[in-house]
Amino acid sequence: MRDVARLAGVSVATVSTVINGKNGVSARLTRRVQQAVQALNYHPDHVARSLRVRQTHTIGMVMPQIASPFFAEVLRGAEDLAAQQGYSVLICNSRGDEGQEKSHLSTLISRRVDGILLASEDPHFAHHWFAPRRVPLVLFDRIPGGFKGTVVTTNNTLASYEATRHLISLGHQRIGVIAGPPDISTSDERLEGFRKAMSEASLLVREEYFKRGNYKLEGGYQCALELTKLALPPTALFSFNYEMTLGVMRALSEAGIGCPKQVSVLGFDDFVAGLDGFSWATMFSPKLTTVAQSSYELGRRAMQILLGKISPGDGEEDESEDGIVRLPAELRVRESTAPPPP
Amino acid sequence: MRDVARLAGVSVATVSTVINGKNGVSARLTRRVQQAVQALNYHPDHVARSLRVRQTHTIGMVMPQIASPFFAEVLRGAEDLAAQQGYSVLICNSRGDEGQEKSHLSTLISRRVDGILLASEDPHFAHHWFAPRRVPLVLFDRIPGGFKGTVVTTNNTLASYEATRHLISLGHQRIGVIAGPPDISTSDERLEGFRKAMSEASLLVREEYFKRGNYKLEGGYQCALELTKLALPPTALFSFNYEMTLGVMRALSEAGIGCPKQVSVLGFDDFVAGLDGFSWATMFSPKLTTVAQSSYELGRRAMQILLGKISPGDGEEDESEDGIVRLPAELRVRESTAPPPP
DNA sequence: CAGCAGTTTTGAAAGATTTCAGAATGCTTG
DNA sequence: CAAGCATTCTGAAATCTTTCAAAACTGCTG
Repeated sequence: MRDVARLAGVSVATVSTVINGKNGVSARLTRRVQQAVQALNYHPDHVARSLRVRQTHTIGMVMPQIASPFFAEVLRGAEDLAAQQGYSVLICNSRGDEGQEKSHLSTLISRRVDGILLASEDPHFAHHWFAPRRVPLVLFDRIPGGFKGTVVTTNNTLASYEATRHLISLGHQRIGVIAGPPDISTSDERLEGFRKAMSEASLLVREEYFKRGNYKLEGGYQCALELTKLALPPTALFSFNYEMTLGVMRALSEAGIGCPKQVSVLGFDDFVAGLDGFSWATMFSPKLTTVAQSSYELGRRAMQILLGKISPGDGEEDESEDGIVRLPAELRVRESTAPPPP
Repeated sequence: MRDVARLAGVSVATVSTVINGKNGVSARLTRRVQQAVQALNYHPDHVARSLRVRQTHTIGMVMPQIASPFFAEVLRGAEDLAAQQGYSVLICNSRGDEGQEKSHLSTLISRRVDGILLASEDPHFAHHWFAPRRVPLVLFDRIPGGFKGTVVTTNNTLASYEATRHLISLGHQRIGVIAGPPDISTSDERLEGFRKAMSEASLLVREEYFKRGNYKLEGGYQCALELTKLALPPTALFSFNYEMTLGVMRALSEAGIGCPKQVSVLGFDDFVAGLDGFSWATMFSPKLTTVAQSSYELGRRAMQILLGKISPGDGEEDESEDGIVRLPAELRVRESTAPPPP
């Protein structure tokens, strides 16, 4: 920058004002400075700038699974908006490990990010650990117990309720559930919706029809296997996330159980990564009935709210209230659900 | 930091050495400083540090598609290694737009990242634009024409050659190709491998069997539709990337054409995002025969080489030679390829 | 042409760290 | 106990910007 100033025959202060597009510098000098910038191929030092103005125009985003279609879409939504507003995003994969999550948060704080987007793996999110630092924070997807801040997530209870009603309306009474780990809010809420629909229909949920997977393919596979081996197996399977649904399908296909003829399958999360809205679920055979979360929108909204917190008065005022924002999900009925066998 | 120093009754220089774990400070003071750090909940300012030491411990990564399974896996591989080595990664989605790519590169340079990982959309990659800045750079996936630096990619020619041979060995002679855009090296190389295998088998590639898609689902769909409508349609379809393969399957299913009974399908890119190595391709019906790139490994290697360039002598010496690193791909024969109908 | 009100331009401080030359301290040795 | 030598500690400079008070300039008015 000093070089630019020298070449243009002005002070660095002038160069600074020109670069930041502030007015108050004559057209003549402006041009000279710009030429010098070109000539020297000068790129302003964002680091020094950040130090001085105390903001980095950087958002940290940490999530438990970086390459899962759901999270990849959330990331895309968030990144899109951020880039549009001149922010960059620092991506951190916590790999579902609480320790790594904390260490990532710690480095993000050291890096003085302007805000953090977090899908916390920690059910008892250490609000007290985090609170002292004044970094704007928006959670997404999961709601840690006792957290009182902003979080944007899917309306899981409702979505699950509607999905269950779909199964019931087809005539299913013995519905097997493959839930996620306890204390992860998404799983708890989906369970709640399921229970509500069942009890409204005066159906009881049997203990042996209730399984907990680990939100991974392996878990879905195991649970489905166990469920189908019961003396009186369920006529429908409701799986609480995308990975587990794949496990379920695999288990059924290996066991030679027809879907939807013998058993219906309904899964959470549609399969849309990178496909301009086209869904993979239609490519399966049978095409899967799923609950589609608006993952892209979820990322975008979370980012929008976060940016709103960072620079208030910049539009989106209304969003900045603390609380839980719930995005609707959509039940996409396709071929994997049908009336139970007689 | 000044506060910490004051509380511990030492100079900031001492605090600095303690924090950086350098030796040369007595055990007594070390402890006092650490206590002060705890007491004040002090996190060192990475920004100021970066300014002073002239490195940010940040890697910029720009790619044309952030949520596509292939790129998501590459990202995961790269991030894994980076995190492990204490680097953070700034993610940029160029959305396949040359202008956005350039603007992202520009901000990465301003942000003084220590290195850049790039899958360039620009076939005539502006090496001269980039060269003057001394930022270590490693390309991945695509090789822009005339680029002379390090790039890590799949051995596309060989992979495509072997895939084609598989089709030929099944007895196919009329093979339709759905290639990517011209000048994108991955597409060109895959085409080369295909041509080689064909000519070795003394099969000629007819003009009307050769189509160019845009590497998107829509393109694969269109091309497949056109190919199947020919008077004498191909007995096998070879699609050059993942998205287009989905389009192909969709077209076939809509047209009611049986696979592999009437036409065999072979696609590039396996479907493994976030699934611990389990492949979606097995979930389709029929299960897809694919060429599986080692996407995770590709990201990891690219990052490894980049970090090697950044701090030489830190192991991985051998990698740092400029040139093209080619990772092997694996042909996974499943159910979508079979001998042609008689 | 002095005085004045704007408008441009600049010099220097500040931001949080690292680095390094040198000051201070403690210990050994002759 | 003075000298010499390690070892520990510190003060100040340097990194690249932005900011702001003040200086310099411009054009007008009386």
